[in-house]
Amino acid sequence: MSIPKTYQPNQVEDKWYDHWLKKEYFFSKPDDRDAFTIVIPPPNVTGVLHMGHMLNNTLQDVLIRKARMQGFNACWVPGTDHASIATEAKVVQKLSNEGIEKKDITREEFLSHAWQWKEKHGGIILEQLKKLGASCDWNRTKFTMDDDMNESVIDVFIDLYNKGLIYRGVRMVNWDPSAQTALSDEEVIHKEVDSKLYHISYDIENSNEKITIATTRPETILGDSAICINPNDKRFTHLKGKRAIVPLINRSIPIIFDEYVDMEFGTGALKITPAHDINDYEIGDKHNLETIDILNDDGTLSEHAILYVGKDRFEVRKIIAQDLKKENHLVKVEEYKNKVGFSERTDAVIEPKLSMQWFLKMEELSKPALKHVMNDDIKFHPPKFKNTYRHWMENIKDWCLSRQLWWGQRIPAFYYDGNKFVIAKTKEEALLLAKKIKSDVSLEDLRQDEDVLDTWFSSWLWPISVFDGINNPKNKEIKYYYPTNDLVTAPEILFFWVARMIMSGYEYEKELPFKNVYLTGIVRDKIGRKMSKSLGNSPDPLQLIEKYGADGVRVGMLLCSPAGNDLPFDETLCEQGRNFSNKIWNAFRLIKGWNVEEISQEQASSDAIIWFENKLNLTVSEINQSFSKYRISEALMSTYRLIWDDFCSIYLEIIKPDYQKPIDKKTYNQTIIFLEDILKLLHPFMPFLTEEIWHLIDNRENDIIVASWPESNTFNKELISDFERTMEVVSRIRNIRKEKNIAKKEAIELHIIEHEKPKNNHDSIILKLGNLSTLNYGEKKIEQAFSFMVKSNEYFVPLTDSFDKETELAKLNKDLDYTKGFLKIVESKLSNKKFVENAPKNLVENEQNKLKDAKEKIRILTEKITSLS
RNA sequence: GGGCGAUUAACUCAGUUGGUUCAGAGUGCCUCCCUUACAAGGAGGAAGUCGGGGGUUCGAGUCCCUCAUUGCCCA
Repeated sequence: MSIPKTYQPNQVEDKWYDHWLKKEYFFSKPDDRDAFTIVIPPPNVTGVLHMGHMLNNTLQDVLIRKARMQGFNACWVPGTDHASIATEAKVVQKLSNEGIEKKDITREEFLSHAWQWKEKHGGIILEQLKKLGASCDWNRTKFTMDDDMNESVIDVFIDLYNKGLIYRGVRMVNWDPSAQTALSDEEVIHKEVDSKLYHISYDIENSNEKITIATTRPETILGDSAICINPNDKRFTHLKGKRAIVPLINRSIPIIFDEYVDMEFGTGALKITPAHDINDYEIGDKHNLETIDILNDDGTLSEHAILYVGKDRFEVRKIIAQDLKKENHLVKVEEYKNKVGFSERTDAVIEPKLSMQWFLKMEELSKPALKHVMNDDIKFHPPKFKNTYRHWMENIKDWCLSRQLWWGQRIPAFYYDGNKFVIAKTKEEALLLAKKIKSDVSLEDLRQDEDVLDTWFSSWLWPISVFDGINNPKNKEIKYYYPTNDLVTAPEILFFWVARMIMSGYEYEKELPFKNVYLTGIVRDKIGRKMSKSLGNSPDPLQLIEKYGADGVRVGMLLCSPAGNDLPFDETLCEQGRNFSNKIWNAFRLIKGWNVEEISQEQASSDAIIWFENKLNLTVSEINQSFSKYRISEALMSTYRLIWDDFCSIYLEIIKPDYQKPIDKKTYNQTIIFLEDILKLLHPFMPFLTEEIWHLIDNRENDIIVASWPESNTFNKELISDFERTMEVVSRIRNIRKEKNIAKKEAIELHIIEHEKPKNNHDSIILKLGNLSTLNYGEKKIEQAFSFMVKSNEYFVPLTDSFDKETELAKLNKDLDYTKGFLKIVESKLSNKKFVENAPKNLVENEQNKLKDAKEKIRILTEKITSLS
């Protein structure tokens, strides 16, 4: 059989993925085993796979594959969310390109376009995940607007309303005039911008005096309903009870006093515009001021502004400045830096706006969600995010649920008689409810709320609703799969999503939704920028997979991404992953190429087997520990080093027969067992490669994807450390070869004076790896030999021709100096009474051993030097 | 402005309750080698005042204070 020299991922990946699908390994249904569940953070239907998804889903796949091998009933539920704002924006754009404006079509027509769009694009990202190897149970694929999911959302809304937790109210919301919808605080991005601070003077009524205020938004003076002054500000005390006149429109407004005003800022006088500033709104509320909303939903000025009606807010800002100047009300204009909110989705400047919205009371819901994270019932990895989480939960505000959009679950509120309403699942049910209040209401009188619910109001139910736990509480599936085990997501949505899932979990299942939350970092480019489509700095994941193989990319992503830390992505990481694939591939090629015969086993092979077995067991326990702490990159690194260093560089080099010589059956069989074990350990990280080699080892029916995870058996620590010593000897011999230019093929002699005998002797390995002709123990120092020490044992390589006394002496002296310095430190430690008295016993003992060893070493070195010179 | 982190080799990061030769790993870099599994490889090597300063302690990368730089969240 001819095996290619390098691993060819593109030829095997699809084959195995199809095979796994065919064998239904990803498929899960409740049975006697324990469940291990992960629900995917549903990607946005508008999205295509980006590097963040790659990282996030690789992690989930690693966790679920390991659980599957450990014998759990592994269930990874995939799906997408409907992303109201983003999707609606895309559909509006698409229609607009086709010459159709949203305002010209009906809601039903629009939704039919949106669904068409979803059918066409919504599945792309899930197909891409398959290329990565994601072992999701595709039969369970969910979409947040599936019928049963919709029903869950609506039922929950109704339930929370009936519990008195949902209310309708006028609030200052973040208004996106471009999308024409309210946004949550989290969807607003504050950026520092260069603006201008306009100083505007108002006449005082019945007086020649003026009062000057400063504002960055001069157009809003048209909505002013007061001027506010700090009562402690002596400059203005005489204005108590007076009124000011708003310039240009000559409206009379009161001058009020409130300690809220910062005397240092601007002029010390603050204009109050309750309809257009959140702080002003609160003051307005407190002082019973009039609220004048001067803006239309699209950001143009309304009739209430009196002037500039129909013109855009930014245009008006320019014009009004000129007009104020003309009328001598503009005192001065300063350059000024301030923070302005922008819409995350449309980048429009957010307008604080009063509007009627639906809210969910958060105070009670948030309490268990805070408690169970702080007490580690739900563990965050890394735990540093608990702080941020607590801070947010302790300052939580009510959740604005409504969005002025069409794409999403329509709010089940039905109005009659103007603003009276009932909450019901259908119009018919609403009619029954309404009739109880007003008997002559008819179906035609009922008008459903135009708005839809925030997308997060769907996704906060995700771990429950994917198992139909809302519509059918206590059904078999929810009972079996819930609570889920791990959630892997980004810290950016810790509040948006994670916190709210925890709330809904306790509200509807009386239990946590997941036990562990693994927070990934943000994938950044080399210069630290977040990867994004708009910057064009993200590589195409599918091209990466094409180039390095899915396994290579998976390893590349994981190697340098400890939990919670950003990952500055570099393609060389994938290259490292690919090289690793190749390394294993070639180890397999080597083994597969051997002729196996019934010959006796060499001592070196037998020693190597004993050592590797111990080392393997040690590493398995390390890997398991890393996994249990969610240190995935650490688990991968342990696996990587086990395979590359221990298995390939050491173990295989020891047992490798000479060229064209056969290997003994015993060693070969054991080597295959080892290879299979390390492939299993590697499978969660590199599923395709391991499955391919697994089947090339042996033509078999069973697959590695469902093989059992290697057990971590006991291991002999001393044997492992004695072996390390052996390898140090080997390395010193190699060093001498290198320094003296002695070819590896040329056999050399080694003499040993053993002052300290290790329990586990690995001379056979030193012989083989060092390519020694003889290995002699003795008591006498060898003259004219290169020498070195490992611990207190002396080693000599006699080489008369190239031996240079001076160089050798210099080396010995250097070693001696170092050891003397080391001894001094140890001695000073031990002569310190306080140390000897206070430090733990074993530590002091250790220092004493160090002292003894150092003294011995100095003795030997001195002897050597004298004998040489 | 408020809160929470971070700062360890050229890069990305480990480093557990302060204590074994604790200053580490991977990558990169340098030297030598196309040797018969793998040059996508092998053998070897150099590299850090643990951000600065102070303190506690017998002992500090680890604890405390302070300054600097930087990131995130909130206003």
